[in-house]
Amino acid sequence: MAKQNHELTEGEWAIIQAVWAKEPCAAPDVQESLGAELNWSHSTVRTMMNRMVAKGLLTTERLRNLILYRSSITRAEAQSREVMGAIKRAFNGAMTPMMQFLVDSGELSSEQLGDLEAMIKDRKKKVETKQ
Amino acid sequence: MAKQNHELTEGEWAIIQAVWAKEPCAAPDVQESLGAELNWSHSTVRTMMNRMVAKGLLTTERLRNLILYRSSITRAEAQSREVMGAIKRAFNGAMTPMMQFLVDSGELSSEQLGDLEAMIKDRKKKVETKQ
DNA sequence: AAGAATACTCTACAACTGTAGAGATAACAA
DNA sequence: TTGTTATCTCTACAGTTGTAGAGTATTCTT
Repeated sequence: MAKQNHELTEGEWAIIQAVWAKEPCAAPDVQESLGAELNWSHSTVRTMMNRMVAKGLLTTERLRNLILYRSSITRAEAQSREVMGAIKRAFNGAMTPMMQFLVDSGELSSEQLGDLEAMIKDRKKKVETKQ
Repeated sequence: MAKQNHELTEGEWAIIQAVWAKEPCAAPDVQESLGAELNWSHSTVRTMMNRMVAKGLLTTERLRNLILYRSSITRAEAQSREVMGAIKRAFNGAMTPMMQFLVDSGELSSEQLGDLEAMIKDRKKKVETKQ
């Protein structure tokens, strides 16, 4: 029934990415996956994961003494929450100013701008033919 | 000395926007400004603002029994933190995939896409002539 | 100078997040 | 069967965020 649509925290992102990668998987798998970057103890991972179940981000299935976890939101959904949250907070909910900001941020190379332009052309076609 | 570069929380956004709007201003001004949306008590506002001073988001100047607050980061800086944080968490730090996501999100109308295209052309010119 | 109004301080608390030790269970190996 | 290993549970704690009551200080008014 996952009622909330909050963004994921940094820790939750780390975990759910590991889950997406090996789903369905057990907590020790996740711990191991994370081992590279973070170095959380088994109980830290477990605690986080159980809280995520409570929040509706993951689901569990019990097989004897093994608990399998699965994601219950897609990567796209999580990305959407993240981006929309940022837009809401920092740009009063308006998408174009955020795009403007990104374009002008100076972080994009000429090539990247070109790619982006192509994406937009593409998208425009789709939007126009659909309506 | 503001060491941290964290994103602002929802509450901090609300406050700093009020500050940006009337800077320099006193806490009761901010409280009043917020009154519309939020309905925080004077002490809530004060607590948040003082914490923001500690974090280096605001600065203060004391005039007799009056404390004036000023922002110490610009809107663009705050937006940048917000957006870069989202990119880091949700898109592994890569900007173009995030743009892609936005373009494909279906939230942009044909006109908006057109505008965006124009922005990009513009930006491309600048980038190319500069290098 | 007394009272009223305004501005500020201190302390506290609950929820959430990152963190993990210590103990309980179950399963397998010898 | 007993030790070992892998898995899971419980409880706890500190830091951050949103929240504010109650008290102190300062200033203005009459």
